[in-house]
Amino acid sequence: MLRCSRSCYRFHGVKRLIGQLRPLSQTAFLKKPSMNYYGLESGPSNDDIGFLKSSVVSMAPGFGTFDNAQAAAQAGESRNIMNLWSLLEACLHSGYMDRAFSILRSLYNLKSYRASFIDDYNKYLTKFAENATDLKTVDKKLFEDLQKTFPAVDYNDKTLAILIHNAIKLSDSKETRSKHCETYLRMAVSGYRGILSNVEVLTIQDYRTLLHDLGLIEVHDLPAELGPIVVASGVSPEGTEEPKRTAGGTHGITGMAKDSPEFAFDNEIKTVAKDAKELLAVDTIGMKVVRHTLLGLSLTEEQRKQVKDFNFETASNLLNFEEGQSNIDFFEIHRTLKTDEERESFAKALDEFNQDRQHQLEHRATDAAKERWRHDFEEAKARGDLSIQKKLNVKLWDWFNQMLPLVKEEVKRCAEVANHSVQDGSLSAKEKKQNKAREDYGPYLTLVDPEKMCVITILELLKLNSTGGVIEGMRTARAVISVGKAIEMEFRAELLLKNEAHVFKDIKKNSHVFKLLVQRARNTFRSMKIEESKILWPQEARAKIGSILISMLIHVARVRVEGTDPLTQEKIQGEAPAFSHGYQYHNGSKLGVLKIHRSLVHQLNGERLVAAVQPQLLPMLVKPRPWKSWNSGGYYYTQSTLIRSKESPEQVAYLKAVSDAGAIENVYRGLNVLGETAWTVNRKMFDMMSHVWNTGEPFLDIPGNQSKLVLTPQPPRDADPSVHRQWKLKNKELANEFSGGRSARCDANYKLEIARAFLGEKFYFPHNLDFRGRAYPLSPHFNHLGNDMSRGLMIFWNGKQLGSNGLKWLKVHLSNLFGFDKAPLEERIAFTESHLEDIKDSAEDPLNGKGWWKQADKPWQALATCMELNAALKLDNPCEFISHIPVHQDGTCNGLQHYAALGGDVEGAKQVNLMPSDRPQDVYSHVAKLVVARLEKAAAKGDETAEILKNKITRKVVKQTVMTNVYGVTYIGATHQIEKQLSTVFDDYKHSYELSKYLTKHVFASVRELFEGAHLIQDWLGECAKRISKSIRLDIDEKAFRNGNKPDFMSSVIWTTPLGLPIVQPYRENGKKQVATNLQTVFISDPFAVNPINARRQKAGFPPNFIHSLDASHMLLSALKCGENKLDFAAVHDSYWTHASDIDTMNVLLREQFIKLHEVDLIERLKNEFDERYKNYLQIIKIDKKADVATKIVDLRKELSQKLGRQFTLADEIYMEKKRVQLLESEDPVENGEGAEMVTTVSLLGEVEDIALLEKTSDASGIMVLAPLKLPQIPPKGDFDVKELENSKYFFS
Amino acid sequence: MSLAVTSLRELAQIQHYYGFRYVLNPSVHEQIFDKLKLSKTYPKLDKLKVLDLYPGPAQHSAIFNNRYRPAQHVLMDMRPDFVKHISGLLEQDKTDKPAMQLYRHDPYDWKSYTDLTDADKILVPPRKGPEAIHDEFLIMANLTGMIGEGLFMQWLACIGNRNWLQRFGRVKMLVWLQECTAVKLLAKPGDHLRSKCSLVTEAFTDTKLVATMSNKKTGTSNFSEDLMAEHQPVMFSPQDVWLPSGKPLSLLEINPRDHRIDLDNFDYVTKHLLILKSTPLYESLDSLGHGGKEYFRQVIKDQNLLEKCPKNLTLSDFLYCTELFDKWPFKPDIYLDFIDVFQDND
DNA sequence: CTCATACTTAGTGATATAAGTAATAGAGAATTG
DNA sequence: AAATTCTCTACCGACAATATCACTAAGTATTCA
Repeated sequence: MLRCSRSCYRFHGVKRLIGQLRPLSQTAFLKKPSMNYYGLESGPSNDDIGFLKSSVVSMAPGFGTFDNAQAAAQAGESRNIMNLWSLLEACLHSGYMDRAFSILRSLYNLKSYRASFIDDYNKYLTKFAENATDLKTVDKKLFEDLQKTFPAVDYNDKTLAILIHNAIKLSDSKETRSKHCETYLRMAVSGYRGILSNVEVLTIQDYRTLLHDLGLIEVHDLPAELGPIVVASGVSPEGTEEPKRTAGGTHGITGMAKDSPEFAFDNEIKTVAKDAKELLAVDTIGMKVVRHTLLGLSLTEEQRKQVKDFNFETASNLLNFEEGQSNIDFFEIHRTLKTDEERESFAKALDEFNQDRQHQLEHRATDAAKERWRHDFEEAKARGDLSIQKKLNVKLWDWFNQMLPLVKEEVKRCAEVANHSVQDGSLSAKEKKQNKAREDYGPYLTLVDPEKMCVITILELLKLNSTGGVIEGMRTARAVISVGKAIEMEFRAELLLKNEAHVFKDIKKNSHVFKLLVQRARNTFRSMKIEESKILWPQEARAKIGSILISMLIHVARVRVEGTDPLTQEKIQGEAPAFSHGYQYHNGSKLGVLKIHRSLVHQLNGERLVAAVQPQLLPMLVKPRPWKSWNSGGYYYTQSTLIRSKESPEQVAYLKAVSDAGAIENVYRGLNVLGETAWTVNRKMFDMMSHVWNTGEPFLDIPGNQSKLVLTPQPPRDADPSVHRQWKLKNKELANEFSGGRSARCDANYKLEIARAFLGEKFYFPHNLDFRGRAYPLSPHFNHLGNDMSRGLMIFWNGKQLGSNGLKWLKVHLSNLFGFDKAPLEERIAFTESHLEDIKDSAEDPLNGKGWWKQADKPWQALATCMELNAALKLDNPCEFISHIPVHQDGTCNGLQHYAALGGDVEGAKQVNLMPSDRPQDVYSHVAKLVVARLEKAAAKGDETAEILKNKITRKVVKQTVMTNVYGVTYIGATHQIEKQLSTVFDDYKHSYELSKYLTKHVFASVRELFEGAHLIQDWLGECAKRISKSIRLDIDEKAFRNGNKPDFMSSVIWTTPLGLPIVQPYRENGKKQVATNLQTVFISDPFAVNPINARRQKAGFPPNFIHSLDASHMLLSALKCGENKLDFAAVHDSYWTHASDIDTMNVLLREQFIKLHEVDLIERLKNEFDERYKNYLQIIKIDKKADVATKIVDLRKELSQKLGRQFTLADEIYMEKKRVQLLESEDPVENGEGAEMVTTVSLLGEVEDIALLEKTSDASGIMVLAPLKLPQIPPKGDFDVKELENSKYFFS
Repeated sequence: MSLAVTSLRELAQIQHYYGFRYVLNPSVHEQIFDKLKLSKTYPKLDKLKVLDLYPGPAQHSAIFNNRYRPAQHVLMDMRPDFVKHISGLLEQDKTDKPAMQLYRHDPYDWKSYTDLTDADKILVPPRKGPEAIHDEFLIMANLTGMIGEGLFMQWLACIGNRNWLQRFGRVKMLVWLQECTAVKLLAKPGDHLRSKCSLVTEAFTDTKLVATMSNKKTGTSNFSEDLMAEHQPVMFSPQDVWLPSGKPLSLLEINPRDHRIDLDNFDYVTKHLLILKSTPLYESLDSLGHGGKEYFRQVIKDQNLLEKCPKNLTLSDFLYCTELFDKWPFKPDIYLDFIDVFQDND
């Protein structure tokens, strides 16, 4: 096929070449890291698990929308652009084309974003074309826009795709269609594929037209995933065949090859499903197949009945939220199936079923809630029971119905304001103001169906009851933002669904296999779509729409209340708003509060919290979407990011850069392994807990059901002020306890409710990372990171035969859960074996028996393990038992393990089990021993304090301090910790505090002695962080100098983990501002603002964060390897879980990975990275006034000051130095020479051999000068060789 | 023999002032005492007991003592530098019956007072009825330091409660405060600084501005013209104040009133209404609790009152609202009006 | 018709709020004259 | 440039002050030469 180069075609005078639009590829801006950076590593090698590739990428400034080097300068613009983007998106979806266009103009004026402008314009064009009725309008519009309004911008392939789609849609004849399409195709910037890859623009029908009707493209031009679907329609346009089944149909889909499917295409469905409804409809055919498959399995009669009775075709059977109602127990089926073959086909059918349910779950949640309300209402109405004490759901339905018209009205008003169809003149000042505000929030409010907004608002507020320390209510700020966020989430999900509907609108999946194919294509598409969206609503917009909705709810929601007549003291019935906005004071600051009326709170306490569980963030019924990029992975319709960013655009920018460069694949892989671990609820445990719960009595960590908060009586008026104070304190304490208990009970309630919903289900936890790379499940409340109760409720879906080692490990596990975990394995096994009777008793009669399990450190998990063990031991051969319990292996003081490996401390390494030993070492006891030794020595010298303390030192006294030492606990903090321990022995606070101060010094010294190398490294890390966060970039913004000669420091500590994850410490001064909303102003931080560094936190945080980034890497590496070895793997940071039978394998793998991690000199590598990243940065140091350089610098400053005719500021100095460096780095030899000639205060200092010699400590008077940033030398390392770890069985145990 | 009045030179040697400032110009003090006409309140000076809190350099103490020769004059302070200074001062007084005595306790601590009057019985004021200002007991204090404002607010509450030293009767207090605090306390309806403490001051006390510092540049004060005209305070210059740097200060004369105000409800109503101090009552009343707007609109017949903003309300307006609030059948629980921002658990 | 000026408005910064400094005390940063 | 005072006190997950007024900059209307 002939393809014209695009330059030979003139499109309505748009003549610029794409080459001019993008004069340089992104990479051309990248500063190549200097040779020695590579040199040290001898170039990227195959051994690189991520670090090298990633660090090289993130080292180069100039990537992404957030340029490290220009952070300060662009901060304002960066924020601006985000707001504009989100507003543009909102306006387009709301159909405010004029406003959208004016936003485009603003965007166009932000030069630094010019490159991505066309994407924004395309969005606009898409919408414009949608509304156009003929081809010419669109062509003309495009021409005018690109020619006149935005002359510096050229179209791209997506623009062309839009035009093609439009041409196909609007052309009246085949000729025009063909002519236009051909023209557009020829204009392609990067070939046909470039245009055709825009699946979000072109529909399947479009592809078919291009391919079959017009014959303009070839099959290989199509995006890979769509190929088969598009082609299929050509092969058998009329085909509506049912897929073939293997004989007997018992094996469902297994007989079919996915690559050569027989497709069905429904030509009858021509109408475009405008909204997403169609996609949401339950896939009847698919469900039939699932049902068929299930019934084909060898089920028990009961199971068979369950499946038969189960209505696969209604969405109402999503999850089992109702008590008493029973879903199919899939786990039971899975467990009892006999053959692998059956299990496999069951797994497939279940997965297919769950694909649909997951989809529904993420989407239908709000509707489902509403339907429940309505259902209860109708039911009550039918019974004629709409009496005074309404059921909660009836009430909610009532509020919903009252709120809806208000919201609709408001949406209408917003639309009017946006369309300028309001006459200002006749309005009062207040209304004018309100309309002004509508301009701000209007675009956002019109995006989501008002019904949904109402439901969301109600649910959110109920969910937030008793949060934020408010006794009956919540913080307003939290409420408005939560509602806003929830609306945004809904919008995103709908948007995704709509787009999907657009692409697949022509397809009716009446064939099962075809459906699978579409499902696959759809998943790919979804990933692409999510990756594309970079826009988030500004916090401000969230708060605003949240407040609007909430104020409407406040307006309508009323409850029956009871009061007391002040005169007669009689009870009076009345009605009052359910919510009330007010304020409370805390330490003299006002806090906005949304109170919930007590009568409603009481009602809520009695309810099960079904309604409020956030449906978007439940565990998933299918494997999470694998992580593919920084914002694509996890749930299917709910966007989540790889990193839980702390409103730090810097973090995101670095992450994006390495993500786009494909440098963190191993991170994704590791996370995906975590996500692929299938879980189910331990039904026996659930029944137990549920029973305990329903009694309402406190039990272990489940608090009891407290009904009322009883305060102490007020002391007489004239009692001493101190008495009044005590009274107030006492009441606060009572209230605190009360609300703490309630929220704990509430939390437990959530857990149980979610567990109930997932009884018998197979589920997964999507994970993401905190900013240091540690992994967390996305779903709150119920996950394996939760408390003992959560963990006790969960088991692996897959079972594995124990084997003899597995049995042993199970015993060890139980021992560990009891806290008996410091002895050799044999002793732990013996411990368990000595309690076999107790175990049996606990397992068989947990509540009424002896209750041995309750004595465990982690009673719920212990009970679960007892049950497992008991069941296993009942078998003739316990080793054949199929076990589902996750067995834990915990690092012994994992932070110190990494520190010891880094510092090479031999004795330290031994104490944290990095070296083989026949007994596990206990570092806390060892430190205690060291402390005692010190005390004895001191006591021998006559130190009385030491004498008092020397036989009071136990493991417990030092434990917390040793542990927190890794986190950089301060002397004061440690003193408090130790005092807490000593206070049990010494009554007098003053005395015990004195002793603690003394003891703390010795504990610190002992830890330091044991981990000498590690501490030097800790210090070194701290010092580096301090210098970096007090360093100055050459191209620093002048605004940073607003307070005289002292700049705002802007550089955060940034490093790359071994897996390549770039880590940016987010600690900056908080830049919160007040934002006006409908209810009150809220104090929120602008997520795009770049504030000065908080040097203190940077420094304090770096050592622990660095270590955590290492343990996170270790975990992900181990996960990866376990995944490769087909182990089910889960982890809680430094506690790794797998099946009992796989523990041995896992232990080997995790030790290998630790060794691999530490074989490289990580500290040296870190220093190199720092040196490279902070090259040319300056720091302010104090040097001796009398030194030669000092005089020279002073003279130079004087000279320049005279030249300038004003004070020569630090900013000037930096500017000069920047010039010099620029000249030196220039390619032009002349400029180069100029640079070499140039004399600046910094260059003067450069002539000195060793600056450190001149540095002055505080005592002598000196002068402040700029010097190149220099990090301290790496401290010497001890002799420990990490290879010794290989055979250390107690490393993790 | 009269007590020596400390010179500025000596005081310059004291290092730490913790944000406290003292007028160190004898003539200013003389003017102040002239204006106060204390002998009217305390006709029997030989029975007068004086408690001098945070006396610091104690210049005013010496002047006061020389002038009135009270029966007892106790200085309470615990700041090391001042204790040293005062001890030195008292040592010069070689008479058998010392004119002043130092009580080394922290005036911030409630316990110091119970110790003073009950445990140690150093100074035991007689109990007097509510009919008149206590005529044998006077409290003087300097609360110009950082903790001063907070402490004073608590003392005000004590006047309302009739506890602390105010349980002995309506005890007059002469208190040095930062000027900005004094301004707030004396703010009238309409003043944008009108706040709960203005109302409390108005409700529980009859307070007069006795002296205030003149502005460095303008020579005038930060109090309103009206207020200056009403109180005619003694003006002193910034140079009369030690340390030389810091915020301006004023002296207030506080005369407790006899009152029968419903304290807790008054506290709740004022606290909440004054948050939205520029929002008309018909709106701001809603923040008092569920359905506040409806209730109050119903029971307040005076439309004018509803139109007013809290900052413009008079004390009696507030008392009226308090009364209505108390009669509200569905009023919220005023004893649950707090929040635990960080309910820490470990 | 343009320019200048008064007037409006949006945005920013400062200050007050409540009222035991939670039990404690020392280092290091920030402010200030 | 030195001295006093202010802040923070173990990491992460984590979860948040607000009303009002004075003042400034920018925009708008008005009016006048």
